[in-house]
Amino acid sequence: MENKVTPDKNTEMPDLEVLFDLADLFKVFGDSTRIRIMFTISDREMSVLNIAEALKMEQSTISHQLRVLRQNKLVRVRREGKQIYYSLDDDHVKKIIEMGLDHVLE
Amino acid sequence: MENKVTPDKNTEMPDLEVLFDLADLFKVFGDSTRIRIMFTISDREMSVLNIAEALKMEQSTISHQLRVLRQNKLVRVRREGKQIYYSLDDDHVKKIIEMGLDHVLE
DNA sequence: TGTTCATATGATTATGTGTTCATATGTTAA
DNA sequence: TTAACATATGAACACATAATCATATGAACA
Repeated sequence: MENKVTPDKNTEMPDLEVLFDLADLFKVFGDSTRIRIMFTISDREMSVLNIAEALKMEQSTISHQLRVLRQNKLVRVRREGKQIYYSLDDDHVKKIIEMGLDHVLE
Repeated sequence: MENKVTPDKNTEMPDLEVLFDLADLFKVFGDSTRIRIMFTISDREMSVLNIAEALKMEQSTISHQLRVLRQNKLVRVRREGKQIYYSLDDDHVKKIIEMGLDHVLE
């Protein structure tokens, strides 16, 4: 059983700076447009325009949000000719979303 | 090995409403004051004043943020006389934070 | 080179949000 | 009851942020 009380393993408070980084990370997940983008590219990489079309949103809006995702290393970028393809950076990202989904759906 | 490509298990996009709820949930984690509160009460329940003292912040500020945590069912509340004790609602919360920490610390 | 297409970026605007101050609510004990 | 204490709440303000429009950058190809 995993859910028994564990008084030993006391979660020590990380440095303030780490806590700020942590909040900043979750802030990125805290926007529905970015969440939708992440779902959209979770299976396969997609170009900016394709994402915009899939979500029926402005190319500019998507581009702005992709930048946020990029800056936080949540997406991977690959250029091929004129288009730039985005995909999720690693399984980490998926796992964070899944954890959140669990909470929301329960 | 876990990290091989799995083209079958395509993460289906949940309903828009769920995605909004998901973003809203992460929004709650996206504030350093709330993150610090959650760390503060992760080991043991604490009263509002104690939390405020621990974080050297106004009682009012803590109270406002505790309300947000309450509304999102992330904390548990117990009254004992004049004081009200807060603790994390379940291990879920801890796990979400830990996932985030993993990403931040890597 | 000039044109077209895909993406990125800057400025603006509207909206959301965290903190503070002042005060209200509610509990305990005299 | 009243006083003292703990917590919650409302209003105000300062600040952050997402979407939009217009435009810039950069690649491909005639």
